Amino acid sequence: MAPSPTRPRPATAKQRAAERKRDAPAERRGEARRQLLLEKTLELVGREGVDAVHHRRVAELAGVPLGSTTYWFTSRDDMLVQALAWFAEHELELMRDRLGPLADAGRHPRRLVDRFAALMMLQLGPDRIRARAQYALLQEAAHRPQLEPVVRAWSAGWHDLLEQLFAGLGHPDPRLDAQLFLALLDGLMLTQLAAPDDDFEQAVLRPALRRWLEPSA
Amino acid sequence: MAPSPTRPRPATAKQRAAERKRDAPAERRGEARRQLLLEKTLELVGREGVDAVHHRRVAELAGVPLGSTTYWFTSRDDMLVQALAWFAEHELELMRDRLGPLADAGRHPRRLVDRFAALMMLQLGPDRIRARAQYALLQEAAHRPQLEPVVRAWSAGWHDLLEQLFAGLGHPDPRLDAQLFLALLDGLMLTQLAAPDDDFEQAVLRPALRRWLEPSA
DNA sequence: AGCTAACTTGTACCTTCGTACAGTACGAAC
DNA sequence: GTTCGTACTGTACGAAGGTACAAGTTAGCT
Repeated sequence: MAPSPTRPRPATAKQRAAERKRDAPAERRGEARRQLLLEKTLELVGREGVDAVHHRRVAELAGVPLGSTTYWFTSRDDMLVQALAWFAEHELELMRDRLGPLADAGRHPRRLVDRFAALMMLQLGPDRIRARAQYALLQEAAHRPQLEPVVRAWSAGWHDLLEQLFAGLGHPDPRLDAQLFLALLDGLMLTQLAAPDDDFEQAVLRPALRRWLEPSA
Repeated sequence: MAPSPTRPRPATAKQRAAERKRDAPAERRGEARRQLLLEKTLELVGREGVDAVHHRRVAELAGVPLGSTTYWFTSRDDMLVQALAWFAEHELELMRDRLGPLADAGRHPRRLVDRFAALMMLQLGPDRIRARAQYALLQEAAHRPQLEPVVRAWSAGWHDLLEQLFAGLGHPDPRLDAQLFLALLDGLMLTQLAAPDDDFEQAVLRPALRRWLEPSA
């Protein structure tokens, strides 16, 4: 039984008091440092895989002493799980922003294809480190019960988002389509991350998106 | 630069000489042991992830002394890469066998759905350890150039298999369909392995398979 | 039989890593 | 100011793991 490792103490009644000094920065005293460490952990996961995540390595990468990582994360497991959970929380929101409003999606199907294509290519290119971290999360969840709820919440978020989209497009079973569409994109991402293909966008991605998002004649 | 770790020495001119003693078993003297270790390594990957793979752990799991694992695998990396490469080589063949002949697939679409459904549920159930190892392979390939060709060969094998199938079903672009269908199955597997869903087979898998494999009215 | 190379094993050293911990600094509350 | 709790840091020790290696065994060859 893991002794429920978390950050030192929640500081029950002080959080509000800290919002005064300057405009916005200070949430809790050490929150900035903690997030820096989480980011570096994720970067490491994406770059070299979960094996590479150690207190010392993360500390070095973040330019802080070892004691700093051991203070915020009581164990290696704790570090990894917190980083992945934190990532899942923020990633969905980020994706939502990048896709932009989907409410009027039915009006411009071509634009919709472009938007999804751009998002995917971003994830395969400049943002591929984060994308890899994302699939590492799924992989880790398969043998870490603590991460299962994280994955469920993340999946549910995507499903809701896409269900709305397909409902707007007039699909008869938008929930199912959302799940299948998401699985398709995941599968494509996964293999492209492992063995990239030069004409992937033109030869595979766009045809696939068109098939799903443009009304079949 | 890694000094190209492989098994001790290829024994350039002796391999043929060994095929005599008995019916088939002896390929090279230690091949049985080596494969046992590879299997145990994969089991560990599937069960606890790549972190868990160490010389000592694998040796213990296989019931052999530490020296045995260090003899066959010069480094931890070597062990992991060899295991995943070996897995990829055999897995495709296994899947081919399990699916059975696909040549006359067009005649019995219902059967086809059943076959794929059975295969998928097997991978999600009794065989999920191996399935996890499979996706760990993809994940690892993303940051281990040595594994990229392995992944490409494995993908190509699947694509050929499925292209043949979709050609037989009369799809206009069987190559593309093969790739998309495979991606869909991969995506579904991945999320189901991380967070299983009770009515997955009836609610998602079979509808998806029907949509792809049965002729739309 | 004698030779050789593949195979096998136990041990031991050294590095890395996890983790505890004692102590310091700092901000906030009183 | 004093006090107190959070944040932070450096060090150190024990455990785990990577790897080398020497010595042993087996099987095939001449």
